[in-house]
Amino acid sequence: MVVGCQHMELLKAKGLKSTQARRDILALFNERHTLLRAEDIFAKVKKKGTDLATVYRTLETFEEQGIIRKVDVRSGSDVYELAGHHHHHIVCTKCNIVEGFNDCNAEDISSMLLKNSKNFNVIQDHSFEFFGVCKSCAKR
Amino acid sequence: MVVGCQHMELLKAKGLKSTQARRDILALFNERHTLLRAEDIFAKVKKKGTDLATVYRTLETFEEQGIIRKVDVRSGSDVYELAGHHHHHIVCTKCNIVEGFNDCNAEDISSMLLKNSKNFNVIQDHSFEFFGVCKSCAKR
DNA sequence: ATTACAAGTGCAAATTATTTGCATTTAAAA
DNA sequence: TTTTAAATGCAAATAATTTGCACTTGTAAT
Repeated sequence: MVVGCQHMELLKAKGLKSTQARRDILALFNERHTLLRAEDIFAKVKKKGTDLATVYRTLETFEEQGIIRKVDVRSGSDVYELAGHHHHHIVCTKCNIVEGFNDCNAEDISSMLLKNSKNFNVIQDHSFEFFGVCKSCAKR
Repeated sequence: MVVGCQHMELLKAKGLKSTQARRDILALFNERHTLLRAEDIFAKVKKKGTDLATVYRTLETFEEQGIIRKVDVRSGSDVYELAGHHHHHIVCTKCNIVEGFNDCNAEDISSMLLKNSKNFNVIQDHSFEFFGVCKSCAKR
């Protein structure tokens, strides 16, 4: 499966120069559909000479362009995933394994919220994350 | 309204020594029912000689004891609120003003999740935060 | 009350995560 | 090709949090 071209298309569409680092990082998010931290990405791209600062700058740019989004999973460092699809997670509080899901009733709740809120009339986004203990960790 | 004694009771009940810093920090969380960062707390207690490191250690201890909980609101630093009541938030992405709410259908969703999940059979907790633009910020 | 000792604290230094300044390189438009 | 704004590497700076250690203090037992 050749995806390199798709990556270049996306970058061009967003008005971003197609560089090695950006293509690699985009590829990583597409291969592994998991949550990634700057350090995880750096571990994969440093052999090609990409700097950690570039990883951070790329994550910032991608987030601004709506290519990726930050996920609140109570981890020490910022964690990202591909954006564009509605998605939430259950995170194991012992081993941090993550499972995704997308069925949530956020629309119902947010319309109710807006009805009752005295400060807000626009909701852009939400984060809905569950925390639990996964089956393997539960066996100990 | 005298609450000092209540604070001492709670600390004793949790097996924690009743110290100046702990009483002050507990009082802060009880007065202001808002989200607090270590720095916010430090600003209030440093005049009494309490160190920032102690603030961090106290927050950790209180969280372990279930007195406070960490809230995921995409802020640079960790943010806490009193625990013990089910609570979620809408945060303004411009000015960070926060409004609370507690009505969410998390039980429905979590039971559905557990039914479908291959990795999890225990859910302990969840975080459900909305992000939007508040009315004052919307006027600009 | 006094004592004893673990628990708690202040202070400074160490870590970790992230950001920034600047000189150099490079993708892509002309 | 040439041009140039955008992107990068490197090193240093900043921000948030944690830790080691010697000193202090709350509290349980005397």
